[in-house]
Order: sequence, then structure tokens, then C-alpha cells
Amino acid sequence: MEEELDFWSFVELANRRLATEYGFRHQLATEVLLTLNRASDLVTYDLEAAVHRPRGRSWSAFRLLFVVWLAGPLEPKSAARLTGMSRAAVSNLMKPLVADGLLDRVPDEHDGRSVQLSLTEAGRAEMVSVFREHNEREFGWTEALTEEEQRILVMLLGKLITARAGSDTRSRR
Amino acid sequence: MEEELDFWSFVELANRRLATEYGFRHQLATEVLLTLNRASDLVTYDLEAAVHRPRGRSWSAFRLLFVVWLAGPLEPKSAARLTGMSRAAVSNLMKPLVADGLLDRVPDEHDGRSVQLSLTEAGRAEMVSVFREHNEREFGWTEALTEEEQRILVMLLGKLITARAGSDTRSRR
DNA sequence: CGAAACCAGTTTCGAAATTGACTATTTGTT
DNA sequence: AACAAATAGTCAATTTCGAAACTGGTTTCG
Repeated sequence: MEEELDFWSFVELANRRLATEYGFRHQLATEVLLTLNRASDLVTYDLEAAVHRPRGRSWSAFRLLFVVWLAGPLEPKSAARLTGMSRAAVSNLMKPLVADGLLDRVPDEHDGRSVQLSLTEAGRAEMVSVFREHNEREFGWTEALTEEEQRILVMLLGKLITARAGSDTRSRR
Repeated sequence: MEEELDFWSFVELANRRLATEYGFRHQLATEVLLTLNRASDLVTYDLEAAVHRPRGRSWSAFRLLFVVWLAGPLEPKSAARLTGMSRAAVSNLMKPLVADGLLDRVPDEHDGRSVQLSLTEAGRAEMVSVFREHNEREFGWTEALTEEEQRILVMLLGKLITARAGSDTRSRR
């Protein structure tokens, strides 16, 4: 009766017990979301450990730099929305990045309360260099799927997200 | 030229700039993983905020109780593996849960270094009650997809996870 | 115009997770 | 049998992040 459960046999066990012993109705929902979270955790942890930590950056710092890089000069509020972080998190992350000379932070001309974030030249250079490695490792994850499978995956996840976005879900402030 | 980007238009913008301005090759990989992480974040944040925080438990505490509940008496090491947390995280999480009388922690009979975790009667009762609400809210997320779509989603995510699991990925220690 | 409501960003503080060191036990080797 | 290496769990230090309070600028409307 040796167990030595792994993730997949645990999901199976959970399914069985939730249904037969406790009579819960939505095991497939549990299975979908367990798998979703596990996949996201694995990928994120791998990219952070393999690409970003060795260069002295956190996963969150990368995400912030990434949106500022590609979405041009940006208010912190928009950066928070695009990354899914809170405004406070953006504000805290900014400090060391500005100090390291990757991020520029200039007062907004039209709104004295606000601020515009952009990458410095050094920041752009670092993102180009980091993203090369990041993107290769991303590819290492997704190449297990055909292109069509990847498109289906994006479509299904999109459906999951947007269906709920309309209802009572609050996004992170 | 008003922007007001949201997540989807940002993904589109990122795709375009990464391809045309910087010549990166694997935009679809980026799109898949951005969407994956966003979906996972949204779902997790929603469940934590709607179900678990109001009851005074963190998302991580719930995950730990969940695996101990369903995978029976368990060593901390196994609990860490199944939840994807580090052993230290499990050890830290355990303390308040034992103090609150939800978790039992008894020395292992066959290995003096180890320990067996199980739910107390109160712990079991709380999980049954919490999971009722949790599962209903999970269903609220997944019901946007047909049952077949959900099975495809699980299958694709499984493919993503297991293909890479064999290679040089280190799981969290 | 001026007060009140509102909104943007920051700061502070607390919760939680990871890394690495440490203790105790077990396993493997000679 | 003895000792080295590996393993389990815990603890301490550091990092990260968010909630809530706070500061200051902007808009609304009498």
C-alpha cells in the first residue's frame, strides 16, 4: 500500500473522494483550476529561477519592465492594470529600478498627480537581452504543443477569463 | 490616439512589437504563457478574496488543508510536493493551523525525523463547509466552457506540464 | 470662486514565502 | 560496528507584496 502520490494521482484521488464520499458536484471545475494553477506555478517558477533570479531581478520586476518596455511611456496606474499588480506594488517595485537606472520616472505634464514611466536606454538594452533568453525558455515550454493546440489553449483560457470578467469579480486594485 | 490598453490589447501590441521591431521568433509562446498566468492569477485572487479571506484563511493555508484532507495522513514532505510549496512554507503554515485545532501533527512511528499530518474533526468539518462554497465559485468560473472544452483544457495543460517535467526543470524544493 | 468629493501615487505595516543554516535521525559503506 | 552522506523538519533572515492610511492635485457644482 505504498502511496508516493504525485500531482496527477492526487487530482485523481481528490476527484474520487470529493464525488463518492462527500457528494460534491463540480469535480471537473476543481480539476480544471488545480491544473491551471499548477501549470502557471511551474512555468513562472521555472522562468524566474532560470532567467531572472540569476540576473538579480524578481519575476515581478520583470513583468513591470516588460509592460513599460512594450506599452511605451505609461502611468503607474496603467502598469498596475496590465500586470495585474496593485498600484502599491508598482510603486514599491519602481524604486530600485529607478535607482538602478533602468526606469525613468517623470512628472506628467497634464496631470500634476501623475507620473510617466519609461525605460532608460540601459533599461531597453537589458530588456532586449533578457527577453532573448526568456523567450527561448518560453518556447521550451510551449513547443510540446502544436501551433494549433496553442491557439486553442489561448482561446479557451480567454473564454474562461472574459466570461467571468463581466460578473462580480473584482480585479486587484 | 487614446490608448487605455487592457490586457488583450496589450497582448496584441506586444506581439506586434516583439515581432516587427525586435524580430523575436516565439510570440505565440509569449501569448500562451501571458494568458496562462493571467488566468491563474485572476482565478486565484478571486477565490482567495471571495471565499478564504473572509473566513480568515490564506490561499496557501487552504491549499495545505486541502491536500491533507483528501490525501489522508501525510508527511510534510509529501504535502509540499502536492501543493508545490517549499517544505519550509509547509512548516510555517502548519503552526497556526495546529494552534487553531484544525491540524494534527504526530511523530512518525517508523521514521523519527518525520511527522504525520492529519485533520482534526474540526478541520474536516471546516473543509467540508469551506469547500462547498469554494467549489460553487470554481464552478462559476468554469461554466463558461462546455464540459468537452474543459477536458481539452486540462489535456492541453497536462501536456504542457509533463513534457517539460522530464527535462531540466527543477521543482520547488 | 471655493468647498467637497474624487483620484493618483506613496508610505507604512503586517502577512507570507523562500533561501540557507542547523539539529536530529536514518541509510549506506567499509 | 563506526562513520560519512543523505534526508526530514525547523528556524532565522530576507524579500516581496498588498491593504489601508496618507499626501497632494484635480474636478464638480453650488
